[in-house]
Amino acid sequence: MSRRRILVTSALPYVNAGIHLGYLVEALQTDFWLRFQRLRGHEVRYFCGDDTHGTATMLRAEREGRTPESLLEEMKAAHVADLVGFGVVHDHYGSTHSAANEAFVAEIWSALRAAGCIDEREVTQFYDPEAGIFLADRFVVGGCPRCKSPGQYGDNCEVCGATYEPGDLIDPKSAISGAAPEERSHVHLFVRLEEFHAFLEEWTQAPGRMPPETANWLRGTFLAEPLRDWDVSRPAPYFGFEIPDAPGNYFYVWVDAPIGYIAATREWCDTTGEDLDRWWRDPECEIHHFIGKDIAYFHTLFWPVMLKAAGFQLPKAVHVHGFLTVNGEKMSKRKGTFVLARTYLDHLSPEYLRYYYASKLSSRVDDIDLNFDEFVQKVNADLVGKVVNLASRTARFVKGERLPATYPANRDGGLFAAGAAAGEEIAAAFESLDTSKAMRLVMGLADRANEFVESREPWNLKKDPARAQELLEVCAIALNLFRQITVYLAPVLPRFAEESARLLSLDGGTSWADAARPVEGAIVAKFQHLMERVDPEKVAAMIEASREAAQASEVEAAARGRAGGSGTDAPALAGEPLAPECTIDDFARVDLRVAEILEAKAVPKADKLLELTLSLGGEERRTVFAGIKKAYAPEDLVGRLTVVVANLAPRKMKFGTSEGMVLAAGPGDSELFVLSPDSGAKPGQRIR
RNA sequence: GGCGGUGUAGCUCAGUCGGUUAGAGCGGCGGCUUCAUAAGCCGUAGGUCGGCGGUUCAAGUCCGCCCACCGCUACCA
Repeated sequence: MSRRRILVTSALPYVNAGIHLGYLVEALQTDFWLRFQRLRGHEVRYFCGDDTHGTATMLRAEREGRTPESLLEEMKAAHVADLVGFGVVHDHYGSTHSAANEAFVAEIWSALRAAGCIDEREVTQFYDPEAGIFLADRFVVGGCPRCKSPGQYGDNCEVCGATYEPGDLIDPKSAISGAAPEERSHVHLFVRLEEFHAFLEEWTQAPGRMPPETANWLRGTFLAEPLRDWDVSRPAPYFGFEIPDAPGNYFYVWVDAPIGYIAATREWCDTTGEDLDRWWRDPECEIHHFIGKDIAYFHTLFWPVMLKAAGFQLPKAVHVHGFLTVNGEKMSKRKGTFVLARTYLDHLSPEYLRYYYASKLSSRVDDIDLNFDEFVQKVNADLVGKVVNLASRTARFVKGERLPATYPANRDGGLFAAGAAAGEEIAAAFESLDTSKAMRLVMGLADRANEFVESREPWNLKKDPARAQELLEVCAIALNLFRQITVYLAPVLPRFAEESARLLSLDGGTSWADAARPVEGAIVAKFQHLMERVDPEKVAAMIEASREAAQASEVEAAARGRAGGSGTDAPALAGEPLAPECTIDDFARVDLRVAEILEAKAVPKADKLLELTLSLGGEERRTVFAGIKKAYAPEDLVGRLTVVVANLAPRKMKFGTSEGMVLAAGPGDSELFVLSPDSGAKPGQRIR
């Protein structure tokens, strides 16, 4: 096979968040693949960097009373350290907030201008007169126009799932200052994507370009109708790059984020003397992006359009992975399953997670689950019990001795040759990102090697000095099979592979082809522990530490006057600000009553609604629809006391009229917590 | 409701162009071994391949319908 030239990227981590186990799915999948390609002898370069721009960065820097730049520098250092801690090493890790990036953004922008596909149009948006900035939907909060739940974002309601415009909110407030926003219009710039429709159709549907799930999704959604214009500008103030020919306007983050891939390459070229065009303007170079399914749309529609317009090489493949769940559910800060990379490293070896992810990942876009019980069991059984043990149980018999000058291939039952032959199948699995298959194949080799040791009983040979030669051969075979396995595992477990090589007095420089060449005449070093077993207590300690960290950050957020978000990717301003001050008279207008839940039943055609029959004492009954179906089973609610807004105007809904509102806290979905009075309260009593 | 995806042994998953008795790993159970990081080896577990119907000499594997779950989207509060 000829030597391929491959440029690899992982999605740019957002500067305002720490690296966590979810992002590591991507970073490690990328790392497995590129290390594999390097072992195969290809020329591979890996670029990434921080995604820095946007309102959130600007606001956080303001809040912390520092420049965005110092914030960026600190976060980048932390990100790089975390990734390096997991063995993920980039050729260059840049930032979207760089001169190089600004230059490429300008270049691509002028190409889009030249192509004549930029439009200008007025956009009316909420504006915070106190903070002096336009508010994205996420920065406007207010009452949901449909279910009246307070504190909802400007684009959709987390309680009832309604979608609407920020202007529809009841009593909208800026999430930044709490001020009442006003509507203002401003010119925005748009890219007319529809002109690229045919190109995108052809490009996205090309075989191997992206997983079939993703290609089908695009074909069935965006590409099925005319593409909408893409709003690429944001009015000042905005932390980002000013649009050169439209002063006062800034590029939307998703314009400059992917361009950061090119900018990182540029900076690398500047330090190494490499030629950028050899990587970004050469059809011989393969560009591979690794991304999560949530950002497939940016990488498969806008990104290729920008590249095409500016004459850059288009990606050969966009590799899409699913999300990470932990113990079968969405990562939860409250449960301690939202684990930062740093927290993991404080407790456990990165190799465990590398192997576990490798054993779970395939080329599918499926979500993968990190089940900690399975994690412990799998790592210990496969890596320690099967692989490490293979060396551990044989090396000591021949410590300090020299392996035969010729590998005794006629005495290994064809195992080494079979292992070498399996190399291409394993390689194909790595190539197609099917590392779970690769790991399965490798473990099969380890099984056969252990059977071999079992059948030859080197421990008995050891007892008979006359059979020393036979013992040496048996061990030479076992150690060579071990060596073969470590080569195949090297993309996933590079440190382990390197340390294993030392057992046979080999220095680094492993290549895939080494798996087909037996080691002959080498001195066997003293066996040293290559890997500790996973201690379940350390896993528990890590989860506990994550839970505590999450609580600490919530306290911190509360101290800033905001409740901490509990979502896995809550933006910095996830919480809602305190509502404006009210008087006791204002409060008295809301008549809160203790209510007993007499009946509760699921509304069949609604995802989120339960129909509750409440008693307010005596014969007073109320029917209330509550959006808590995902959090409560109806039977668990019957007989409970709760708190209801008793004088809320009745609301006609598709399924009936709701005559009140049951109070609950939490972000929504399954994370909802209905209020209960202390024991002793009676239905109908007023809450004041 | 629409679109996409998924549904194979307790768990995690393989099953290539449809072809003979449906597989692996882990767990469980029984036995062996004791060199090895309480590791290893052997045996075993019998799952309506989500359901129904169709095409075919032959379907887990193709087609249709249905069900469940996940995602996106819509609608309804």
